[in-house]
Amino acid sequence: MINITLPDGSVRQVESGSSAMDVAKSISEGLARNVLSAKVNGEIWDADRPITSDATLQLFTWNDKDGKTTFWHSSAHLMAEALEALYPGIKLGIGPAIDTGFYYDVDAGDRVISINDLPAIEKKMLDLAREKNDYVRQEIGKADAVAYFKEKDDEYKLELLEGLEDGQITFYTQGGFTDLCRGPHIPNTGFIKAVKLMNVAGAYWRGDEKRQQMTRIYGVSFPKQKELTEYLELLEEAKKRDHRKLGQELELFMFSERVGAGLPIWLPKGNALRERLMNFLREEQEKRGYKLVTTPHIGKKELYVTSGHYAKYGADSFQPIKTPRENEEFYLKPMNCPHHCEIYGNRPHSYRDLPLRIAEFGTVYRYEQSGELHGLSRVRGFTQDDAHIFCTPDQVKGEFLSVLDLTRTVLTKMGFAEFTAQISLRDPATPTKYIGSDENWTAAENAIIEATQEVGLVTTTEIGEAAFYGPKLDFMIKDAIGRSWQLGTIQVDYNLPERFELEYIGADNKPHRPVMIHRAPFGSLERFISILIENTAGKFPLWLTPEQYAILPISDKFTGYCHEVEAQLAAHDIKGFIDDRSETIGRKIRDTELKKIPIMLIVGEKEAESGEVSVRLQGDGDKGAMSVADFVTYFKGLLAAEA
RNA sequence: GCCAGCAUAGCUCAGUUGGCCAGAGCAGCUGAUUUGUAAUCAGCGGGUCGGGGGUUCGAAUCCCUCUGCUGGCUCCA
Repeated sequence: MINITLPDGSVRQVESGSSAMDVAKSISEGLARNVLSAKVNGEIWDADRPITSDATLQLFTWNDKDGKTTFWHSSAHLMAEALEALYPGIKLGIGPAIDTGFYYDVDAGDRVISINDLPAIEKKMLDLAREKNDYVRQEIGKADAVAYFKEKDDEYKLELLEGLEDGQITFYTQGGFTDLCRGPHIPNTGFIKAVKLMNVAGAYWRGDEKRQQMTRIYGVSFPKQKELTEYLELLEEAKKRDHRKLGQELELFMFSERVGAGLPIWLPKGNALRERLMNFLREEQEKRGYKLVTTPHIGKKELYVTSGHYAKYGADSFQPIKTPRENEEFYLKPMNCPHHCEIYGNRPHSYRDLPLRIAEFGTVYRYEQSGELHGLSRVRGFTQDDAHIFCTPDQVKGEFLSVLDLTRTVLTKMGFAEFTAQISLRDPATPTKYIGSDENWTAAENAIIEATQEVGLVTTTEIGEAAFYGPKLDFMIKDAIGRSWQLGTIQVDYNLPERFELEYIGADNKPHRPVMIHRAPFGSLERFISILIENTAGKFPLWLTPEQYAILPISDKFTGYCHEVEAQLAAHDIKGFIDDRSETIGRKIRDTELKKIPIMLIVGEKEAESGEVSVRLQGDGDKGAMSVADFVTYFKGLLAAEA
């Protein structure tokens, strides 16, 4: 008998050679039916693999992330089996589970697998799933494994085998398909009840663009048909919220082939939104001691040689602009920090001046590969909510606290109540990768950790993810339909102050190197607004929306009164317009609703006589008539409720 | 940049295997209507079918190429 310790601390005695599945059965039949894999002594195992010594055991079902991973990985094998059946001789690369499903990289030779072929593959997968074939684990010697794939003439698997040690190689077989695989897998293919292959894409073998391009087939699968249906509905919902679609419909921004790909053009309404956003940020930053600056959109090559960006990115940037006579080279600025370093260096600084916080809504230009461009989230020209803080090493923590406070204030106001962050630290194993003194790094890393703890921010920590010039913190938010987005960052930088030879005179009357902190809580306005559009589905909060109200006259007899109302509202900084078209009121309401304008003020004979407006809220119907003065109060109440 | 796919009126889309003057709805314009809480009616205009080249008696439809877009890959100061 062996002792199995469950996560709740309870211990079960079972016969040696029992599997996780056997233990599950001893708990309940229902549980056993749902077990997909298990963690045995910290390793993820097949649920039916025999356990032969005392062990800790955690069972995974569909509700566990690890359970899903196992399920999807097994689905990838099922897809490979279907592909072998439909495309004899097809060669297989790797087929892992990913966050939302799985993929398999395949080399179909001369045959092209396109999106039109996916339904047939899906059907084959479901046929094979119904056979309820067990996934069978087999330990195999390296020589035998190599022989197997030589026979199959699959050079990809052979290459993978090269990297594996003899004695640690396992094969998994289900039905007529055998694959090199570490496992684990679900008990049998019958668990897979619903499959949807999403798309195909090119992917380089081992992510190396110099190597063979394979066809990657993406799919997702579920243990119940209903879950697939729900997943597809979520995708539909995401499609409805797509910022590219809403941006066009709400006339926020556009792109032009003639202006160039990846260069967003802000239309009046989108620009109004942007301005409101910037004004809000400006105020919040001013409260926290930032000084706003404006710097040019280009800078001489020497600037970027000094900063080091030329050496690293020069060849992959927009190529330089040259002056016609002198042939001087200028680059479009890809970031604002070198300009800001020059501002710092403009005059000597005392430790008493610090921290110096220089902020700019700086528009930068970066060459992104054409295939990478995507709406507002990935562009070639964008405006950062950038700032650089120059401070002494012992001010780093205080500055982090201040930036965290700013970020929290701002995100809360935008309707993102919850945000998390990733702390990226250096890898102690490779100290030579990093610039800056060891004690500065340690101090900065501790400052970040302490600051996030003090404000109760939920964080994950990644060792080795720091930039060579300093540790950093990245913000993450979750949107209304549960998707995670990465926003801006705070990065400590020991490199640029060094390169620009920035100094301050300390209390000891000696020169010292300041620490530089880059921070952009949103990252870029473009990307942030894309997230905001998708989060709100285009229904922006009242304080931010470009058009807060529409006045809808019942007939054009009342347009004079409408203009009076408009003027009164403008005096209170309430912005909107009059729909004076010769249309029925029903039509005007419908059009206004579709434009997602939050407030409709309906004005007819009654209102014109009594000096009132009838208020209707978007998506919420008639709120009754009130005087214009009362409406202003009502409006301010709505604004206050948002804060 | 690479792989797969897409590009028809301002928008959303129809246009069988190449074959009469390329269509619809919405939007727009003109006129009528003066309207009470999600679409008033009528008429009209609008497209070198993304650009260029080719095959063909004939191309929106087939081929090449460029541009842009979509989904991935690679990259991201």
